[in-house]
Amino acid sequence: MTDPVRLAARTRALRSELSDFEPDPERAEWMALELRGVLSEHAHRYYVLDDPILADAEYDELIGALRQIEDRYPHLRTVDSPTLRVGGKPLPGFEKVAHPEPLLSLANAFDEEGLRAWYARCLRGLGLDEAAPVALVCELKIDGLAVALTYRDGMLVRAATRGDGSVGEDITANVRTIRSVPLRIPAAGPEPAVPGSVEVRGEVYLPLEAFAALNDRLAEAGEKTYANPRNAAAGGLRQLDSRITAQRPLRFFAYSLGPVDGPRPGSQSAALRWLREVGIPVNPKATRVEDIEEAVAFCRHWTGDRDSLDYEIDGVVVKVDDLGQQARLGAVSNAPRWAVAFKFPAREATTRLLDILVNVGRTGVIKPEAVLEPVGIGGVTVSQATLHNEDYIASRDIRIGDTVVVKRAGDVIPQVVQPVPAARTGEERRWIMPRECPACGHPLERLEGEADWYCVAADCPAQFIRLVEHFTSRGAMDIEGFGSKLAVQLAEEGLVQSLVDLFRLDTKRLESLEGFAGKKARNLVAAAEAARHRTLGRLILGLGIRHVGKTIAEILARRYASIDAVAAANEEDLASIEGIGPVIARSVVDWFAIGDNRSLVEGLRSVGVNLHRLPEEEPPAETGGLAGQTFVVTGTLEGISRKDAEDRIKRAGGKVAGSVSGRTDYVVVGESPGSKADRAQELGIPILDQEAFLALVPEA
DNA sequence: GATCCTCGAGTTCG
DNA sequence: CTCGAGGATC
Repeated sequence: MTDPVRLAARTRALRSELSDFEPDPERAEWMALELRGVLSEHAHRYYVLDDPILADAEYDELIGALRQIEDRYPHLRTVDSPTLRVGGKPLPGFEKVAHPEPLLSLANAFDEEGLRAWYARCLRGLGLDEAAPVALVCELKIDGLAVALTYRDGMLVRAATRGDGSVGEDITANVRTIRSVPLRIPAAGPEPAVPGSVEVRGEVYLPLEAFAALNDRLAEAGEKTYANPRNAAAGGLRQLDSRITAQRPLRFFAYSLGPVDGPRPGSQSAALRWLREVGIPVNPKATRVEDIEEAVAFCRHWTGDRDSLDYEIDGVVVKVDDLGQQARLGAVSNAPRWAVAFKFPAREATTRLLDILVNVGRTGVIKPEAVLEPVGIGGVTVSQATLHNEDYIASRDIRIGDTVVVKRAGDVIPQVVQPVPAARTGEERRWIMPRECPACGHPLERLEGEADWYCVAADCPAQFIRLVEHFTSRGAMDIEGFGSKLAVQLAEEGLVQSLVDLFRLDTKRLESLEGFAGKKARNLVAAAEAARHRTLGRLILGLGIRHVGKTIAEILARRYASIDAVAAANEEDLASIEGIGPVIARSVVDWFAIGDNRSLVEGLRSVGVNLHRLPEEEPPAETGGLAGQTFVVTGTLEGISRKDAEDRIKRAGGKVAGSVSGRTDYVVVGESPGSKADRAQELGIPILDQEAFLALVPEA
């Protein structure tokens, strides 16, 4: 298309004309023509090239001007006018349309072996020997909705859903609202010539960002949210009122040509090139490869990298490139033999919700938890998932016995997304939040404005067990060999009734317990022994004071020389410390005001647990070193653990933060960094590699 | 009072 | 990793 400089000049001229535009029929006709031309180029830059030179608001302003002209002089409105994109009147229903050539489905391959087997079948079908290279095209399989667009004499005249492959629905009005779909493709010009009639096939999808925004909006309005972007795109396309469709920023990628009335490109790669040249968006990742090994590598790459995209993909489609070879291979039943869909392992599945249990956290927070019929998702078996809180369950109307959609959010954590109401039998039961603690029977409380219920009993056994787990955990006192099972066992046996008991464990008594054969008892006692000399920060963290995590515990340890000094501090002192406000100050004072907690501290003292600041916790030098500098570490560093790296920064007077922001001074990037490295680049924050970092923070 | 940033707490499976 | 809420800052 034209170069941006000329387009910008044309746009400026147009806008200044518009500012004092008195429409007379002749001027109006010219203006309409000019506006349409300019708008379609801007749309192309924005949606296809992804390189806009006009602000959205200015674009809308131009659209508004064109609409005014067309309203005034309706005869100037054309079928390709961008004003039609914003959506027309509701339709009574969708017309059925027969596809001139059916849209076939694809054979699937679920692993690399399946992909190679498909290739071998192609070679056999073509009468070629095993080692012969057959050029292929690899394309990302966008998880959206297949549609067929018909252009006649360069104009978009019809858009239809895939339907069952032979009959779909006419969604022309809705597809017109998708701005990346050109309403008109160049009819004149040297090459490429546009055939009299051409069908373009592709996928309509919703970008992930737009999906998240849409769901936020729906949730805020108290409406049902969509489980995934595909459903949201389908919901958008199937709106009878295309004005609603217009509010969803749907997008389109073409992937092939259907029937063509005229000359047809001789290969898949040439077809994609042609589509790009006439201004129809084609996924930029599509690549021609020379043999199956390259295709396998492509699939492998995107299996791992699919999250780097702004849209969902559920696999890779591999096609034989050459049209002649395609023709010779032909089709079986309803799938071509010359293409295959390499499917990624699903990250979403449906299963039955067998029951809902509740968990008690260290802080007394009560969390409902889904008991699921085990189901494989993305290579692991999921049988449990959190349901967060009462409102989460109620707002989604999740019932015991429901079939539910489960996915692995952020690639790891299973999440119950929504129920499938259509699968209900009537046997499902609504779940009611218990009013009493499942562990101790104490009535639960939910504070105004909070989402969670709490058990506030001081002696709740479940909370005590979680406290023991927390106290002994790696980040706190780090008593090796102490897991959650052991915490339950020792608490139930009565051996551990207070945190102090952890330091009074007796080898003999432990050995009398089940599962304590061999060295286990002695190891455990030794581990507790070693934990007596942990830092003050670790001890404060281990106590489990509300709002006091790792960072605040370290701040306290740097400010006060001992636990007694912390206990003696008043609210005002505490709140004056940077990073500590009224809420945390209050929480600390309240904790030490409780008699049992003071006894706990005395008990720990009596069994020889360190209660004083250790030399490495001394406040860092105010000047020199890295004083005042904030660091973020991402990726894996060689030969030095993340924790060691952070310790070194702190010892040199620097601060370590968890996420990259405008206040970050340096980002240390190791092997296979995450999104933090990207963000650093975006914000222009200096990046240190391993070498530069180690040079900056010499060994202590 | 609003906005940005940071921290705490809980999250599953092998 | 993600959510919600506390703290700092304007």
